[in-house]
Amino acid sequence: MAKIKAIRGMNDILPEQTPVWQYLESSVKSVLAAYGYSEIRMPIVEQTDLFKRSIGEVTDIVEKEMYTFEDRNGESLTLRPEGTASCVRAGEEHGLLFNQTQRLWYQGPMFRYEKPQKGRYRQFHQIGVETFGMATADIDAEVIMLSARLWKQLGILDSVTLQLNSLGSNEARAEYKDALVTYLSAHKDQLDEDSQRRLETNPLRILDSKDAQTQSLLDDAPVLSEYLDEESREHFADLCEMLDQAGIAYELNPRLVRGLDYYCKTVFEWVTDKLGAQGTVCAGGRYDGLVKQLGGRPTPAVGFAMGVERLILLLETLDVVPETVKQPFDLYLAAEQKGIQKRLIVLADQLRDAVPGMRIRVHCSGLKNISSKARQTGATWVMLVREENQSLLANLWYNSEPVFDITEDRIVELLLQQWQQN
RNA sequence: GUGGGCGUAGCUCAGUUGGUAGAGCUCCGGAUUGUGAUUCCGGCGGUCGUGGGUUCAAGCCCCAUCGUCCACCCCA
Repeated sequence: MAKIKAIRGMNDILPEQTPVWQYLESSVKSVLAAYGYSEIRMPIVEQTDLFKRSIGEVTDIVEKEMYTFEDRNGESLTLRPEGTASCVRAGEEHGLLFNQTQRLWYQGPMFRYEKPQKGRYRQFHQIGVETFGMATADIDAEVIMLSARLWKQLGILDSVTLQLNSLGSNEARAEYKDALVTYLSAHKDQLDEDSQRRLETNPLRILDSKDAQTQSLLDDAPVLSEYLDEESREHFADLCEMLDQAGIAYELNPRLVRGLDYYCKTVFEWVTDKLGAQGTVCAGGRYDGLVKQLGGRPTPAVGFAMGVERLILLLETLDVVPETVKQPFDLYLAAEQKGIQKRLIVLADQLRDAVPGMRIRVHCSGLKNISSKARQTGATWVMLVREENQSLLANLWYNSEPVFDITEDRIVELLLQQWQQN
């Protein structure tokens, strides 16, 4: 019989990996707490129309990457491919967006039917930040500063660069889009195959094509910044000024655009060159039109999402995960002989009472090479216990300095003393 | 969806011009040892991804298929 395996592109996160995930998650939470953001949790499944109306009907995500199915009532449902649409839906549905400001964040799995490769999976995880009700550039600056603070705390700030651009108002962007299409259509034969297709579907994406000839053609193309409306221009200047004053370095990238339709004005990406092709580790921008587009009142909004798998890859590539993160317990308590498992498991529980906070793992079987096993786990203390004349005797190692023949009545006392000294 | 690399023990990999499988680590057992580390001996463990084909004979050659990795594409 064939073994059942995990779905392609959907990965188990194994015990060896989970401490790194927890480390990243707790770092993110502490930074978000410092900015007063609140967590929101949304369902993983939504009505298909939510994503069609928000992400854009003609984007690749909606056209060929969504996990869409009918439930038993015949209603079309979709596994969320991103979090912003759900967040807006939830906020709107519960009156969180009406005449007030919100600073929200969420985390969880997202699903896209793509061909897996490094840093790209069919089930992947994002931590997203969304703000609502704030129209001025200070909130754009805040979420970027927040992300920069996180990179600094994680020790990866030197390995990521901030790319920045403004798409202008929806009207300005549409005007520019027409101008770009007009220009490129005249030179259609010089475009690469993919960009010719994008001319019909998503012209702005041609701007970040990797094809050299296409890029040189773009050198003479209309420039987005010249089409910006006055308000967007000021908004962007304000943002740059605040980032300058906060000491956050950025690169202006006039060809930076987003794959999702709902962005306007500010767009940004944190990019690294350490991860190969999937170098965008965090991306977002302003989406003032989305709330209205989904049936709410016009509400300004700014948000971004980070790719958890990519950040973890980066942390590991740079080797900046603190050693202490991978230390699952403090005391490795092992039997030196067979037959004392019962006494050992009770002793361990007494220790947990006496030394609160000490993380203790008991090892009752497989008595060979216990010490090396304990060392591999990174435990601070190793205690081997044996029975002589009905009472327990223990040997204790702490940073390789052994104490031999500890009598039963002294075991708890000695460990408590060691624990407090440490 | 397109292109390329790779699938041999739990892990990392050898395997010659085709002749019915090997090492290291891990695991288990033993010897030694007041660290039980080190060292030494032994053992468990594989339909060679799967299914066809060529051949007297396939881990090796051919076809298909699945998985995986990388790039395109897409995007966090």
